[in-house]
Amino acid sequence: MAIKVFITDDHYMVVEGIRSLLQHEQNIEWMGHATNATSCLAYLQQEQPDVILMDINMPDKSGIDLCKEVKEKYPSIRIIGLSTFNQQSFIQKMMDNGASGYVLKNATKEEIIEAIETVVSGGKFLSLEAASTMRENRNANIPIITRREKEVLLLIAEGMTNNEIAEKLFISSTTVDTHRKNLLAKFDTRNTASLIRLASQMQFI
Amino acid sequence: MAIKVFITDDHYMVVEGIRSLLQHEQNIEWMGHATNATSCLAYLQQEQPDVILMDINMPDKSGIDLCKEVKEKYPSIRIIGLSTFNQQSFIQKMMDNGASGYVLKNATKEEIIEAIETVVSGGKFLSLEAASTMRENRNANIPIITRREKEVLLLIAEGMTNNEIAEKLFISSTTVDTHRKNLLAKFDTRNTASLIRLASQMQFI
DNA sequence: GGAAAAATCATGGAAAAAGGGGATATAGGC
DNA sequence: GCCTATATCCCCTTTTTCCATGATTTTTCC
Repeated sequence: MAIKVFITDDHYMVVEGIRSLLQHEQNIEWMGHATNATSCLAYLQQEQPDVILMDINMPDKSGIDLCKEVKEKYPSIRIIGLSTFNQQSFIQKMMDNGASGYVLKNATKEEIIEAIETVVSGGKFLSLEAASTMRENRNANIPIITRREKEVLLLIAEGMTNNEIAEKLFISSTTVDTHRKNLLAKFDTRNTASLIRLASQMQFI
Repeated sequence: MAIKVFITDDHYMVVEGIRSLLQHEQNIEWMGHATNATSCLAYLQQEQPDVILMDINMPDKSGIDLCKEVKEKYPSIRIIGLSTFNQQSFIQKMMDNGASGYVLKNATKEEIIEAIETVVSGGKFLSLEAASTMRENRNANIPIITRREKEVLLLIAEGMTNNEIAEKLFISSTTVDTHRKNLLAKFDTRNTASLIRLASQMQFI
């Protein structure tokens, strides 16, 4: 029986590209596509594919959240993350949320088909490049920050001083200072500049 | 006579998608594709298309630089920028470097064809969304920074202090301070935190 | 060759952040 | 009820950045 494949990606060209790549495959059945998270969920209420190829960026919701939601409602559906970026933080989050694979948009036809077949048979699949990024950055892990720390981090990024942040949050500036020190420690940075750069790269900001 | 179209994009799926979209068009001739800047330039030495669809992100060179280079060598070729991002800074830079149009990767078949036809007849074409972004951000313009300022900016982002940067670049720390002040002024920011955030968002870092 | 832009250097003072100590209160999980 | 994580608060010192104001030398471009 052919593997039922559905795709959720807001980039029309990518959808068209994958459709064109897979349309002549005997053991793959093209189920259609959605261009946003909402219509993806709506489709799943009617029919369930075996595999969803899912972009990590969608207009209404991040693929990371959508992935979690789909896996909660339909645990048997395999999800393969699809992204332009070979960025460890995204890959990690997708896998944490139940994705079975991750391929980059520069993947070849063979790689996509292999990914689909692998996840259907219960395995995990990472693009060659994605896999090596994971290895490289295994130690460069993403810090876990608290709600308050994130709040302070955003205000720092907006250019506010400790005193201004303190006023805004109705707390003492020494408290803000403490949060700031904890942020520096968690991100393993020496000063504001590298803190903001890292936080920005890791999508905290 | 059919319009000769070439595409330079490192994302195989996008190339495949556009090929699939354009292959049945009567007045468009598919010339092929390159997956990086180097092979694009190599191809152009052999043959020149009328239009190049060019990704703004390439492994070896940014589309922004490649665009400039191609226009210098082959002024008659029209270039259409191709990007996932609807980011004003990219669009602006592509247009400054001689691009005739800019379409997002979620564009429809009709939009792409219209873009190609428009630029061939000498016009400019911006995706609907790209155009509105340009209008929105007309005032939020990207600062023009010098080579040295960019160098200093990157070192600041890495967490180095003025003294460390001074040592590294063999200049006085007061000079670094001056560059720093100019950066703050150009980005219209009050401190390092917002400078780095903005520079990061605008892809300087 | 001359104008403009970029890069260099400087002084002095105010403001802010970084680094190193602590301490208390409170909520949630086991 | 105890432990841990989180959030709150404080002091002191040193380092770094920010601000104002100025000037000289090199590059770049027309």
